[in-house]
Amino acid sequence: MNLDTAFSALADPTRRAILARLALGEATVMELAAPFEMTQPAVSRHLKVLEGAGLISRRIEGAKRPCRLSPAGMAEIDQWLAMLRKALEANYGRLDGVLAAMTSNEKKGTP
Amino acid sequence: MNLDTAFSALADPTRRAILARLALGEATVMELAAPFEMTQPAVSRHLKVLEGAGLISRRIEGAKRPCRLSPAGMAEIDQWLAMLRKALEANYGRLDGVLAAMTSNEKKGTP
DNA sequence: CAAATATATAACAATGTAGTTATATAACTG
DNA sequence: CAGTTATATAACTACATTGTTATATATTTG
Repeated sequence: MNLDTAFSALADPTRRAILARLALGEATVMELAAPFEMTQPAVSRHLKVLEGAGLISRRIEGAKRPCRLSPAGMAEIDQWLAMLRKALEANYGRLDGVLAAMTSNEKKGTP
Repeated sequence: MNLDTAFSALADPTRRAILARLALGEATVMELAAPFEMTQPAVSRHLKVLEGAGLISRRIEGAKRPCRLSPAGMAEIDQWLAMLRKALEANYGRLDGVLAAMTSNEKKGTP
């Protein structure tokens, strides 16, 4: 539903690192925070952003909130990127033709 | 080379719209700016961001700078996302397995 | 129950981003 | 050459983001 949120969630290296960690399996907030030189509240907020983007989900387990990857955000992203990917593939399918045209079409100098 | 740049380039709706337009084919700055209620300098800067992210490239054609999609940025993004996708598929591969087991258990009756 | 643990939230400072207007530069046009 | 067109850049404003510290809340534990 919200590509802005999803892509901007991925734009932060800390959040990508968190996702990479979660790719190995579920982890609690403290476990996720450990590798970073960053306070726990900062990590908590990154998790909130990731959750808002549908990239992770959390469950409640006593005082802990284990996080795991969630497919929703990725689905959205993949869907949008598919369109671009298709366009690029189409362009590069035509690349042979384009290059041939450019070569035979040479113009006079760039300034 | 820079995932931060690539993902945050995609995080803006104007930039995604520009990419969607470019998926239909090359366009000049003015052509790209036309559909938006936004000044030309603003669009110029969005294009700079997209170029910096390796998502578009520009050539010089007289006073015009036609833009087109470039595969570099996408490649980077795809590569990173592949890792997440794989993790998600692994998780959901397991889920499918569980569901399949449940379904076939209804038929075969077991655990 | 009191202390410790796990996490969330609020308030704030520093920095980044996206838009604006004004202006510069290069190329086309009459 | 003078004017218009196409694009870029600079200076500035408004708002968002990321991190910090301090503090709140719920849960586990001795």
